[in-house]
Amino acid sequence: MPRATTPRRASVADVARQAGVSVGTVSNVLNRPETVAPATRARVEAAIEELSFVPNGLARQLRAGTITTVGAILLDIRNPFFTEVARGIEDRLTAADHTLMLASSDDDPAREARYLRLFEEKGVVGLLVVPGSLDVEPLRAVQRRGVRVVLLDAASSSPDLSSVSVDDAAGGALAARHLLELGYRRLTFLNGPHTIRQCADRLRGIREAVADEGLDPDVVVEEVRLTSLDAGGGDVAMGRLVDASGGRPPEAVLCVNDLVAVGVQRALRRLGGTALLSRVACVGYDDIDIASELAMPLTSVRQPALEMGYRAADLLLARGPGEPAEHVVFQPELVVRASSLVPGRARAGAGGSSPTS
Amino acid sequence: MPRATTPRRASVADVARQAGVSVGTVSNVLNRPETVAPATRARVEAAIEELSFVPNGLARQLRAGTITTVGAILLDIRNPFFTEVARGIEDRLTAADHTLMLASSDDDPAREARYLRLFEEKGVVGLLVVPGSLDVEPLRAVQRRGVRVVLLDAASSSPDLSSVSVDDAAGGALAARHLLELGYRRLTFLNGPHTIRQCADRLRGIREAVADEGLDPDVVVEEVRLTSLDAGGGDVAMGRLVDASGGRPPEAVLCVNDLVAVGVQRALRRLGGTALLSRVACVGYDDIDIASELAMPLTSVRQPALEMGYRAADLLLARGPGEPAEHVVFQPELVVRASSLVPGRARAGAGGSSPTS
DNA sequence: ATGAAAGCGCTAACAC
DNA sequence: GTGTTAGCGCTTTCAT
Repeated sequence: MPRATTPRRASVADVARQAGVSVGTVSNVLNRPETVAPATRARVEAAIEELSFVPNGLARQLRAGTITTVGAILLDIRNPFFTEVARGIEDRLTAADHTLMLASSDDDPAREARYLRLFEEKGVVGLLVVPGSLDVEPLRAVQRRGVRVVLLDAASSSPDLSSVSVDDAAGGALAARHLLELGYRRLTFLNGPHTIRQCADRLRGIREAVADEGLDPDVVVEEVRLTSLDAGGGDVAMGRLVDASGGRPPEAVLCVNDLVAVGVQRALRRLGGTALLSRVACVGYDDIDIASELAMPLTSVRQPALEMGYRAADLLLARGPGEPAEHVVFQPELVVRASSLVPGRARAGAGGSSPTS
Repeated sequence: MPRATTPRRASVADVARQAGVSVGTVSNVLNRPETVAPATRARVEAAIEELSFVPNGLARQLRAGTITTVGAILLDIRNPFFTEVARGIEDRLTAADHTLMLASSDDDPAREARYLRLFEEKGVVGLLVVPGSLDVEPLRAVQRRGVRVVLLDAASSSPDLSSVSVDDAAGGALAARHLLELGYRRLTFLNGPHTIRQCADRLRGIREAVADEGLDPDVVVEEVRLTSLDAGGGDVAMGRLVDASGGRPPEAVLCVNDLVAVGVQRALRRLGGTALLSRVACVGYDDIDIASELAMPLTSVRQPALEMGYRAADLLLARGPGEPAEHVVFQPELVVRASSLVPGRARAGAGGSSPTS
């Protein structure tokens, strides 16, 4: 195991010796240069240069206790939605002269726990996390120890944790209503594990929209649980569905995110060419940048990724240790494109009234 | 400025007091549990639980000097190519029980410098960086101070810095030769700043391929310098080109990455619909996941992103402080799709002989 | 098996 | 203006 012992680096003591001053003076040059006589300051700076001295941030932080680093734990760094969120976070943080360190949990609770601990040990001032598992207890524990925590893309189950999220039930309902209005009476939902709250909520929204229409969700909605929420996962799942259907694949598919939808399209094209692809109505989620650029432009539920990140960082920065938690909820929006509009199908209008939830 | 003073957390001393033992024993429970009598160990563990004590990683590292954190500074976290690289890094690191902290420089030298320093101060064992500016001197300085550095996606200009890269000149040549074989005698290259080595090299490769064909690069190759290397940048640049051309847009376009190519397609479609879009031959770079899924499937130069990240992390972990630098160079590969094959154009075969460089 | 004490590199009083 | 010194939270000899 290639652990490493940091080699000996120059320290304030070395610099002090080299410059013929005391460590206190070196520290002053570093932190309050104006209090040091120009001549000595010059000597110290020369010594710093000479030894290529870089202050040890750990020691400094250990002593001074001031920090400007924020950690973020995202679900999947390869999902453009999350990188867009990260960008929003960075924008806000940079404006406040803080810096962001990123990690990707891949919905693996062990990884999430590891990064949680790592960031806490590294002494971040706060943590932005998109929780994969439902268990927020470790997060509350971290917060109790003085690390500011903001939940991202997850309405906080425990109200003492601040959060920024999108109304996922509304989003699911938006997507379902769209397909129902187009006349579909059987909806296949390619979902993720219900331990991810977004997944559970979107399903709920879908079922509610169906019920609102006077239909029986148990009959109308078929849920398929994927384990990997990316193009590969969508591809495999759709492949199985087509195989199992004896040539009659689902007519209308809802996907828990756009990556999965891309996979669905890939599978359809592979198995039945453009003919098959254009015969199934498909709705994605997130409205990632390239959704409109696809061979089959993707109808999708838009979430304001950038704003979400920005706002989350905002909450984190604004929040003093003892203050009450805040919750920001954005509303999703349906963007209709070709993928849901099968040629020859009646079209009843794309929009929709306001959501139930 | 919402800097923060870390609130008081439980320390080993607190735990020791609570358990009625000495700090040394607490430390032993933490690091060498087997040397502690079961009874006392239980008491200490209870106290840890009680106080919800989390060891301060900074202090630990300060004292012990062992670290398992690696930092990576990428150019653009929104570019799927880089996130794929990051994934490769993580895979390798996780296998070695190390953890990755990510940052995105956005080709801003100031940001790059900031993160460089931040990571060094936080005491990472090593740094993987995709350098934006050409100046590697700061990186060499960091390395001299004992932080292992591996350059990513950039053949090291200074040979004492290990590196993992792809032969970018070869990649540029591959793309150019493809278009030349299709009969184009005017190539427009949407490039980035030459301070990014990849950009300079790809241009060089393109020019060499043109020269090899007995043509004059100065006549054949037109370079357009973008500042933002994403879809937005490509869109704007192509828009300008079409505007300026008086209705005769470039026939053959090379893009410095796939995101730019997506932008190009977007602009073409907006300005002249599918007709215009299918009239210009376009080649991207990176072969990102969705390249094949686009409305106009993208011909692209493939780089083995995942392997690159994996290999880079490998180098970092393997490298002892004093050992000589290593350089790994991957070869790119051309993936031909519809975007470069304008209907009605003669096609001379897609492949190509081995590159010049 | 456990405790006492030194020290990692730095900052912040406080003295001179 | 500059030096001295205590101590941040932890690990690690070295005694006991």
